[in-house]
Amino acid sequence: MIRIVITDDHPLLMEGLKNILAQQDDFEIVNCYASSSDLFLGLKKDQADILLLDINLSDSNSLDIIEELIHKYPDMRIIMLSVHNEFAVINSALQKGAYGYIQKNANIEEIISGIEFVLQGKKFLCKQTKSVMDKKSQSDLKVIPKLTRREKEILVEAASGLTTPQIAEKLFISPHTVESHRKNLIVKFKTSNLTTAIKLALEYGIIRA
Amino acid sequence: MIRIVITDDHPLLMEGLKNILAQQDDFEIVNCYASSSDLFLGLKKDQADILLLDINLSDSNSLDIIEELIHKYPDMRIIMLSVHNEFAVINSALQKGAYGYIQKNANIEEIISGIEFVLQGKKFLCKQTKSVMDKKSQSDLKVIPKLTRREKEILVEAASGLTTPQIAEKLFISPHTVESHRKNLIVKFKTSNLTTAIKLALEYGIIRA
DNA sequence: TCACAATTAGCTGGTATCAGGGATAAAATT
DNA sequence: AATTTTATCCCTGATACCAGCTAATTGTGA
Repeated sequence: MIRIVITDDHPLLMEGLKNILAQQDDFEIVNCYASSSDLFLGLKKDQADILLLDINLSDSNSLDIIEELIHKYPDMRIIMLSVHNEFAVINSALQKGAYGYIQKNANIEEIISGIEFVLQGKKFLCKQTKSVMDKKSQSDLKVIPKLTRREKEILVEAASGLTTPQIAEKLFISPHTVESHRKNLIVKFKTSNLTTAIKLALEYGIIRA
Repeated sequence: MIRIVITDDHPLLMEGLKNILAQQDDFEIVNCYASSSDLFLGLKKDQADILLLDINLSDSNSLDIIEELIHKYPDMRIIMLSVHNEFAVINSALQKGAYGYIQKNANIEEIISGIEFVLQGKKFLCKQTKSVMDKKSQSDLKVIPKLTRREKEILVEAASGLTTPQIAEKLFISPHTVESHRKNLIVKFKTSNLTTAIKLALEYGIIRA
């Protein structure tokens, strides 16, 4: 029996997944969690062969916990579930060690065959994800940039519509400092203005709307 | 029997919905569609009492087809399904005649009780949606602004990172004209800069990322 | 403790954006 | 046919943003 664990905070989708996977004789759904904290707790008791992991948990950015999961449970293979489909996100997930990437609007057959692929040690991408990876140069970003604490703060404030002087006032720092972070953000996102960087950060789930 | 039609382009979620609703004795799932065009075709043959309608169909903006649906099938009550939860979106849907608004990460019980509410002629909002409506002043926007063709074009180009002169060159118009549209957009979105307007438009599904 | 990263702050100069007006011709609606 | 909407263009002045540097403190990990 293939032990499967699902982590997603959408009950409806979870229900769909459970029903579909339960129809496969060799699949056993060990547990379902709605948050990363529950996932970590649960894994201590019941390990799994396959983890279906929502990339947009309200709990935490799933990209950040992939490495930790693999380190703790090296035999468990992770398949990411996502509504979005951005080159940098997919690439980051795979680089961090995920075995598969499936968009949530994928066909049912695709999901099952995806799990089987991954069990055989092959990496799997669903159809839509594949086409994104093929187009590739959509974005110049190969990997999601790593932001510092302060940079993320400035990005969030800027995304909420504040100007440089307003951000400076709010964070009790000089406008020049805000400008410095701003410039670093533009460089890290390889854009020519912060607006585009904000849009990317939203797409990539680095900041929330 | 209550006749239910589902329109959503996420097979997994559809599967979940079908399974949950099929467990109710008095519910009958007449048909499921993945696009608005299929929905319109299907309704010609089989009418329904309840329509569960995804707000983000790849096909079209569902907000725009609510009125048409109600006009053609005045007895059918529409419940919107959405991943997002913005005051202006919810309000717009309700004003256009939707009877319910349920977030896709809602509990299973909520969805069933939502349908029952709506059948009794009551409007229904899921828990998360309700809290958004209560907070209200999150955004000053009560309704999603109606944009002209040109305004939408300028917004899309600006969202892709182009500056005013670049947009002007691309669309073969004067930078002054672009500025005018820009100002109108800022007014319509009740923001102080276009960046925030772009963010709102992305959230509201007016433009795509 | 010794690099190295992160945070802070400053400078110049050029460009874009925003607020505030006003104006005209072509479509679309009524 | 008359009115409204849409799209086009222009102006000024203030402010914000971006590119390109430099550089002094904090921390923090090796």
